[in-house]
Amino acid sequence: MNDSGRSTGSSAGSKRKDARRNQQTLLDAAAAVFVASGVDAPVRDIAAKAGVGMGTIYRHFPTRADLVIAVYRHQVDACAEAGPALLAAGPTPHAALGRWVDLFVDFLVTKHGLAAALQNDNAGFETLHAYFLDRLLPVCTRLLEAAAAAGEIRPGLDAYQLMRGIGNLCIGAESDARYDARRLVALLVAGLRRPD
Amino acid sequence: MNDSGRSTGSSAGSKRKDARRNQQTLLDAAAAVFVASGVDAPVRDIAAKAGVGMGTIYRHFPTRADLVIAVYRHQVDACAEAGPALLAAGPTPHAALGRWVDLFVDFLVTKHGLAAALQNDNAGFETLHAYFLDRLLPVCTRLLEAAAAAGEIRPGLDAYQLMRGIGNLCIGAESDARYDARRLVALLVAGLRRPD
DNA sequence: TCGATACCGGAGCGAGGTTCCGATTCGCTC
DNA sequence: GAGCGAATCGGAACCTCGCTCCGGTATCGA
Repeated sequence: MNDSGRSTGSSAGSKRKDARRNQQTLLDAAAAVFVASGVDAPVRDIAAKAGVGMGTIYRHFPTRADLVIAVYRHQVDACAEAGPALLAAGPTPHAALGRWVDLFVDFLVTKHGLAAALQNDNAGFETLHAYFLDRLLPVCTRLLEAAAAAGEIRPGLDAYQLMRGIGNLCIGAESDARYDARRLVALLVAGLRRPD
Repeated sequence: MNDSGRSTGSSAGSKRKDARRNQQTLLDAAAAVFVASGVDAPVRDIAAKAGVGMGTIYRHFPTRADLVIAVYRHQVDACAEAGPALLAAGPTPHAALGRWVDLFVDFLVTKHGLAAALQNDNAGFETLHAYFLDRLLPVCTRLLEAAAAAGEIRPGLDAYQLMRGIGNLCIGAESDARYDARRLVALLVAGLRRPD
């Protein structure tokens, strides 16, 4: 299924054993450092944690986005796959959309700085943006279309804007106890509902 | 009016003529550079544009936030003062809130990177955050309370969260044609309305 | 005019991202 | 098992940027 493989390092193409081992080591180290210091932790720290040089990290993951994608690929995929399932299971499309959005928000909020990185237009992050879009936009579009077909929501808001808005609302949610991103996203989705 | 002067440089305390002149030059240069390159343009660029050294810029504006505040102070004040006026003029508190939010969004969206800087927890920006909060939170609180008293909105969302959410939604709005922050903010405010 | 004081300007330090290249290790072949 | 070419490793080096520090200088008051 979906081998929409970008240049995200390589999973099977690696010939040499040490290269593959190092790639895994790097993924583990990156995951640990991301949890501890956020997704924009210094590259040096990740390299140090993995016990490799910086050349190694940049060879395996040319941009920081590639590393982030590799670390979170499974979770993003899970979120993407949950969409159709929710749509099939939920009572109404709008309910399914709401539940899917919750999933997405939970994912973003628990990753330090991920939401911020997603909107960051700094060089190297647009690949991350693109990956999320590639993977999740179709899912969101289907949910949105189903809800629109059921007449539950106001028309005219495409999935891109919705996802972008959700991503934005999640920025900084993990470092500010006074701010509840879930609440605001729920309000946004509520606002999407047809007043009728 | 309102000499709630923080450490935002000084407006009248400067004794020496050249100091005052440089301060104004810096404000003009900063405004120009902010428009061209966003509020997080390199300090060196601003100094160069103003034709002064970097020591000068840091003496007048110890942190970047002080500079940003000084540049936008008038507009923030105008926004703050518009709140009560709208509340008095509008047909309903919720309408006034909506119009005030539009004002705020317009302000944020037209300043490159301002919204992002506001949520940035990097050192030096929390003063900016604090200034906006000091100035606008009371206004927003009053609008929200009036709307709540009129029974127009769901209870339980404080002004801080609303403003933060709006600020977040505005991030990156100026550099992405596919994204319409005004629309999403409107949806959020709509979601705030009591379903009844 | 003259001294004290505040101000000016840029060299310099530290942090972080990214590149580059010599040394090393691996996998394959004979 | 030894040799060889190529891929990989590692970190030194370079760049950008924020911020500080201090010698030189202009300004104000007496």
